[in-house]
Amino acid sequence: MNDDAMDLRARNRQATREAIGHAALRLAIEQGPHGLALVRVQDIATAAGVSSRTYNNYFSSRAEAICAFQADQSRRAGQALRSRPADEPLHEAVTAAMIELYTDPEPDKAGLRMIMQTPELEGEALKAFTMAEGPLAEAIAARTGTDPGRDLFPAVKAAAVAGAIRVAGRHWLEPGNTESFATMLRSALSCVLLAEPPEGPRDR
Amino acid sequence: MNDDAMDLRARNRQATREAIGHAALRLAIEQGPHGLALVRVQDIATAAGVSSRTYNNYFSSRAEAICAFQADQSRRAGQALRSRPADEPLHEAVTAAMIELYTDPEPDKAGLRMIMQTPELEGEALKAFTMAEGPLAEAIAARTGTDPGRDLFPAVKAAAVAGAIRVAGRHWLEPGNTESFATMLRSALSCVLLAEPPEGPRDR
DNA sequence: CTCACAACTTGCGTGTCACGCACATAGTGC
DNA sequence: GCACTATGTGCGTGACACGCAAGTTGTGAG
Repeated sequence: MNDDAMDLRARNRQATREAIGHAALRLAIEQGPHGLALVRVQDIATAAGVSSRTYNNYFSSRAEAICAFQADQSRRAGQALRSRPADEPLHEAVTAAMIELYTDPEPDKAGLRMIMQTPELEGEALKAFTMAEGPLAEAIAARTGTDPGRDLFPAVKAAAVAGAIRVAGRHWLEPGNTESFATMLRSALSCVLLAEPPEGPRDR
Repeated sequence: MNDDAMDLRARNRQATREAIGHAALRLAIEQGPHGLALVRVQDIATAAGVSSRTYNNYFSSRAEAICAFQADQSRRAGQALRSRPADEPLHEAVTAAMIELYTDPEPDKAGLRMIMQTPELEGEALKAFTMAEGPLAEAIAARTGTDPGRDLFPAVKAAAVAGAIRVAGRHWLEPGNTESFATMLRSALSCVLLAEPPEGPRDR
């Protein structure tokens, strides 16, 4: 994930991926949620400085390119949780990790609005947020000492957390909202994190 | 939702929608997850007894057609919860409602596997399961006396429930699993329903 | 009952798109 | 430096989503 950990090929690849994703999101924002069809693949590729064929080597749909940033961010959820101190209670660790991951820096409202409120992007946006579940589930399993293969708890909790983040984002985008995203996140996560992992034996 | 409540037009429309959706899912299952590209729109339309143009009047992508049944089922989640007795505790009501909705009849494993384990369908599948959230959130808000516009609790809880159902389905599909889907659902939902609403009125 | 209107289906045409293939170029490891 | 592999690019092809207009069927008013 750090540049130092990747060779030149991987760094270039990541750079063009981000360039294409950034160009796609920027052009989409310019056209607004109703003019998404006007954003041609050729435009995105040109704006990113690559050929349209190369664009297709990285993404198989416009939606995927536009949501790439959100997807990349979600992939880091597991690492974010693992970076919390091991003796921190689960709900505090998850809350702190997600706030750090999703509010550093504060999200771009225009971009998030484009992703979350454009019907054509709904599927990809859900995919992007859901990508946090796998890594998160593993990190939660490691922290709680549960077995992800046999116990539903880590995966269910991860899905609940990812869903809470999504709901927090939706409410944060609502007009007339003055709260910071961090506050919304804390509220949403508190609805989901009060249940503790099962202590004794449970059906698996 | 009952046929009696719809006029002829609406009934015909629902019938063709289901015919197209059923044909799409059936053909997709026949080709398997790796041969999805071989299922042509023309084939689906022909199998459903309509023109390919009509197919496009109902669905704007193959994925949407294939996942139509799952989407329709999710839309009924709110109604399922509302049909539970008002004095039942929230977690019992939700569990009973979801088990009734998703295990009557027991889901078709081939169909669910196609929908949940085919990468090209991932976005649509998530959309389909997520469609339960809106109606569910309203029903939960009504039951707990919370305001969906001000309080995050109903939406977060609905997202958590929808996520738990999805995770339960994923585990149910894993090879070597002998449990019934109802059992998986109960386990998954128990991980999510133990948290209580933050403050204010709730049922019971 | 009949007639006008609205909803729906269908065929056709068009602009995009995803992707296979082959070749050129750049990074990597010996 | 020299093969070797990964990646970028141009071209061609088949499929698809959707606008448009004409034909067909359900619906409701007079």
